[in-house]
Amino acid sequence: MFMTESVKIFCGDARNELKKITDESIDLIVTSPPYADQRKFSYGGVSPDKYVEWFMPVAAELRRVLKPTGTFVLNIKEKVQNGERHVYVLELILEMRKSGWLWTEEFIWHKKNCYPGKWPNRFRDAWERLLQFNKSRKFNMYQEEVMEPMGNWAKSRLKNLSETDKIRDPSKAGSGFGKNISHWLGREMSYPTNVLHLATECGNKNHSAAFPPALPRWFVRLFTRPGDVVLDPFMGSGTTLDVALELDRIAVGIDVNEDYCRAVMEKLSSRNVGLFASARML
Amino acid sequence: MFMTESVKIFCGDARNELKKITDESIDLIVTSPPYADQRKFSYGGVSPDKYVEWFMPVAAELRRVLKPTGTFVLNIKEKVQNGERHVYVLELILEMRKSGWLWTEEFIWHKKNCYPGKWPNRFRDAWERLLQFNKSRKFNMYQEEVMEPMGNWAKSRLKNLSETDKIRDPSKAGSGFGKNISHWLGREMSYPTNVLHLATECGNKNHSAAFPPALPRWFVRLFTRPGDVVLDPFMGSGTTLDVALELDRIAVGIDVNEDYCRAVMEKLSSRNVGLFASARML
DNA sequence: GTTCCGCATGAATCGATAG
DNA sequence: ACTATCGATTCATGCGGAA
Repeated sequence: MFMTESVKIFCGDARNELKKITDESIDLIVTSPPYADQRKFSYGGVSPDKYVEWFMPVAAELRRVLKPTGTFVLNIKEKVQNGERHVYVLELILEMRKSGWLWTEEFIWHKKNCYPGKWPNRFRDAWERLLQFNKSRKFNMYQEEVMEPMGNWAKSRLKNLSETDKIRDPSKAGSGFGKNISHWLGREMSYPTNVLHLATECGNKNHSAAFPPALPRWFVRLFTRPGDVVLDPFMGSGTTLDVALELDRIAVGIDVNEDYCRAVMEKLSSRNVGLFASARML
Repeated sequence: MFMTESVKIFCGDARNELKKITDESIDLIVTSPPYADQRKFSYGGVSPDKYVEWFMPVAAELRRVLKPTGTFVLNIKEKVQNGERHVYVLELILEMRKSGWLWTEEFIWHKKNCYPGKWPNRFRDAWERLLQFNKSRKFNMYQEEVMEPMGNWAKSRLKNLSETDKIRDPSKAGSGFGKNISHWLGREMSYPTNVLHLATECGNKNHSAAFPPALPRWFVRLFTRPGDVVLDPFMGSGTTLDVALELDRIAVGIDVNEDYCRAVMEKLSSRNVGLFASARML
């Protein structure tokens, strides 16, 4: 049996660890960096006012390691400060463009079951930004991989289904964005839009997963082929890496937290693939 | 019978006509200005690169006429140029903050039926921004007015929903927009989120509206009381004014296009309320 | 009266063609 | 090379006519 090195984990600060990665060797970057003033426990917290300054060196390294045909997907949402939405995400987009990134698209992640709560001056926040950046206007995109079952087709077929089937909870349907009943019905599909409907997964209490697996899975399928290389420079609980391996991609992860690194190594080792980890962890 | 003057229409350029409106006399501004390079026929088109420069004088006047407790809701979406999302909307937010506006919130309008099309490098655009700006951190907000029925309600009303909703997103189907909320009193209600699901109304009108009535209706209910004053400085087909009158608010509209002004006057006059129009129209 | 089916209609975007 | 115009692509919705 021939086994390639399918996982690499670097344990350390992304700004340093990224330097160990070869130029133009990554096909897709999907990450959810520590939000400003969030996750203080594991990352030390970055103040909103210095967020751009903190992130730009990372963005520069990410641009270096990304292939010209590659894509960078950044999951982020600005926090509320003094009753206002902070503008560091807007400023970050402008700065990244100035440094050469193309801001190709902004997807919306609609969180179907968002965090509960009530405030006198605002409603619950049920969406996050998924910013797509590229190095070039010609990038790889495999749209057929994320097609969804189509409305009209459902119309003609639904008549023969029972009421319970119609209102069946789509979250039980497994992969995809909660609408994938294409397995048991026809094959008429349509292309998705730039709004992604996806429930957050709240059951996991060990590690606070930044996003549910279906989110990176969608982008891995859309922007890479099997054998391509997927990087998450703030891997956290390793959702992106896990999904990449599941789809036969090569996974590279970075995290400053050693406990996270070890936990991810342990989880991924069960996938029985070649695994490399930085010296600090061993 | 006591009849007040319930509608005012100014026919002319917003930058000039706004000067005729008294300081701090408006409770809510809801508008969808002509997007960059769009609607050239009726508005002459504004180039993306000059959009901020064009809009800022309007924003300044809007800030002057708004009450300290009032709210400004701006519906806008950046266009694609050279394969990138243009950044004029981001720059506009930053500029408005510099001029004193508070950027309180960004709502997402999810357009369930967005424009069709297929391209090698992007999906269909299915959302627009609804930017909430305020003059002060203390503004009027009546959250109970936009509560939605939850849970089994959707189930019992499934037969009235589109087949696409059933198959794709049964849990969120029919979020209650445009429904008579009082009709559902007694059911379990919940507060909405900052994501609004709403289809555009395309075919059925003579003059196509920028947004469906349910959109301004939601904000009028949320941010004003009966008798308050609602302004749309780019009224177009007058959807905002119509909805404001329907809810017993006072409506003020501005549009540079005389045909639109006349059509709105005609439509609103059937509501049998006091009506004022600028001299140019008479 | 219902339900069903066909049809027109969009704040779009890309690539090719023309000046 | 750089801008302006045009055709092709595509799908949820509501309307009207038909069964």
